[in-house]
Amino acid sequence: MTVTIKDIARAANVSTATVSYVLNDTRAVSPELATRVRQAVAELGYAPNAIARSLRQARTRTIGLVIEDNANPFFAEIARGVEDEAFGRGYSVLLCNSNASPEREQRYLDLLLAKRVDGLVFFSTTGTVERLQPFVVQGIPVVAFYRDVGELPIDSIKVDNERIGYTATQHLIELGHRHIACIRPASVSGASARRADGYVRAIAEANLDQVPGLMVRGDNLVSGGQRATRELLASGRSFTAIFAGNDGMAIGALGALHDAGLRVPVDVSVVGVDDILLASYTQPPLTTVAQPKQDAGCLAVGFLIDRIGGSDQPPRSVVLDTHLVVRESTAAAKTDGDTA
Amino acid sequence: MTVTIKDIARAANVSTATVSYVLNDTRAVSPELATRVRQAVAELGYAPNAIARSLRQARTRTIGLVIEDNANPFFAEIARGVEDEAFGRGYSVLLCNSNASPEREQRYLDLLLAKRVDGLVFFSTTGTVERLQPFVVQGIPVVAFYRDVGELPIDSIKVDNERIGYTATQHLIELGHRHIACIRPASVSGASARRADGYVRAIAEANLDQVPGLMVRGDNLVSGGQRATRELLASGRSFTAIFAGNDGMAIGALGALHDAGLRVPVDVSVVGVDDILLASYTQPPLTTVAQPKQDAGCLAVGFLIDRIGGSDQPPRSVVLDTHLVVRESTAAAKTDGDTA
DNA sequence: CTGTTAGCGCTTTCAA
DNA sequence: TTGAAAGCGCTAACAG
Repeated sequence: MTVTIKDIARAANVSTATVSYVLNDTRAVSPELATRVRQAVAELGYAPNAIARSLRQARTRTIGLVIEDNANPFFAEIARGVEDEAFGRGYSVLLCNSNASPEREQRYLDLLLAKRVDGLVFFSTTGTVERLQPFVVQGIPVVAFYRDVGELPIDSIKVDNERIGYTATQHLIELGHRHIACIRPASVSGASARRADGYVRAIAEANLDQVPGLMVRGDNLVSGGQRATRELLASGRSFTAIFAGNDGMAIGALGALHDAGLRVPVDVSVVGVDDILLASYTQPPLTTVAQPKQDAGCLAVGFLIDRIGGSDQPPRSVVLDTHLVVRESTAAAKTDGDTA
Repeated sequence: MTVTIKDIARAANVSTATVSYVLNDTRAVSPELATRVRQAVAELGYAPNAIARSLRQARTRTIGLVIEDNANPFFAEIARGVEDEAFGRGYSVLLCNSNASPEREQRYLDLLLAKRVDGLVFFSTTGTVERLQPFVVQGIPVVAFYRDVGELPIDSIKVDNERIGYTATQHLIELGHRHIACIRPASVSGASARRADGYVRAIAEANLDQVPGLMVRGDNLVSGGQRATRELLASGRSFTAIFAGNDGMAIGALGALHDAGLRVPVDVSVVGVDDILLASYTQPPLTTVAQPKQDAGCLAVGFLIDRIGGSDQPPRSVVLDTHLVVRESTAAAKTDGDTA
């Protein structure tokens, strides 16, 4: 049915070994034979079987990418970086959405192990990285994002979430805001919760009142930011600024504020985190704490391929640069008191 | 090094065949042996090698997804649908961004062919589908999106782009707009260009003036919509509404209009196409012509798996439902004349 | 109910 | 410079 290396060998009247050597340019072959082989390949429309190749070489030139949801702009941009770098280096990527479900995440990990990926870029949804043990055992390189890898000898890429929260809140404080709300992610697990810690520290350092009711939970999505903001508004507590744990929730906040007849930034300032592509196009353009996303994806793949290539240095842990991007959703607090 | 089925067989004191049968539940095995096998599997931490399996079975349980750019929300949502459905049916997906480059697209097609995917979901960037021939020859099912597949016996999923353009424009006309601009995609290739045709037809049927200068080119991105709108504004031509060929460009238009001090929809109405997730959260929420995206992805995978399963019915061509979603970016034209 | 074994398509050692 | 052949890990006849 499908044409194999044997067919080519027969047609070109050479051994299968020679065909392989010609195709992969892995041993000197006389021009005549090479020509005959290439001709046969063209005539028969031969397409090499990467599966057989992988079995033999014990290497698939495929990496796994486990994220929460590729439709989330944040992950989408990271995925883009991963795919791009992988492609450039001759690897393809298996897209795995864990959908924030530990079971689904586990099923994907098992799958990737079975499919013998050469490496793994991993965003944990459980918060733990223990399930990576089998990869370590098999010697499959892993780069873990945003997680403490503990004893596990794997590379990791992180951001300083506490610092992010602090930076964002500090920015608002410098603008003169004294009543700052915080929409924090619902998940209690490490990573994003620490953004709220940074918020708390900034508030404390500025000797502002810690108003418990001003810290509400979102769910990382636009709708969650919207809901949380309505809650805040309904609570009757006054505030002139909102720090949202990510851009999605910040965009939701923008919408809810607008619906409530409040102007951003005149009445309320809003700052987000991530700097997703859309942040510059919201109304008004969103002030946010940017973190590299596509670059982070590239970096991860670079790490992976280093190790696939045999690099045996000790585990690296990179902390990504983050910086405040001031756009138009934040402004000086009005001096005549709170509006909301 | 890595533990294979042989190791399990030895440890459980059975044949490799029995191990295989137990693991795949593909032949009755006595409880005792089955238990011994499972125990050995657990003890040795055996992970089946899907590569070997694929080679033997000539089936990879992997499908290829070729799109332009997974960071584009439109494609992201489709990819989500594809991944989700595939996962649910036991398939994994190789993510391939053609990056709108014909060369890159071709390289990915070759790769997918070599990696022996069981099926392919394909968004062509070249506009042609001829390069799918090898898949057809190999009997690998393909679902082509938004393209005329000509003689090729493959399934296709489309939308009526002319109708989309007509619907959007008609909506504006019904609101009393008489001077309607159109931001059309830069690509001349079939698909999206037809949206402009629908615009032209609606204008013609309403006996409105066809003003050449009111049709400008964007590039499908937010920045393109922004640029195009500025152009429109700078041209000095009057218009009270904009039909943008997709939501990205519509969002760009929203931004540019705001920057110019124009209010949407009071001064200018804007309508987009696609209904990406963010469309409901723009300021104001965007009126748009929706097309199913995640569902389209599911559908495509369904088609694929039908054929992988051996279904041999004639090629199907589905036209997706599209419908106008009226939000707040469109309103009745002011009767006192044009603003812009 | 169980085992033996051929062979999927390729790469690569070994020998010529 | 070339070829023969082993074997990657698994499945599925086939035989018992």
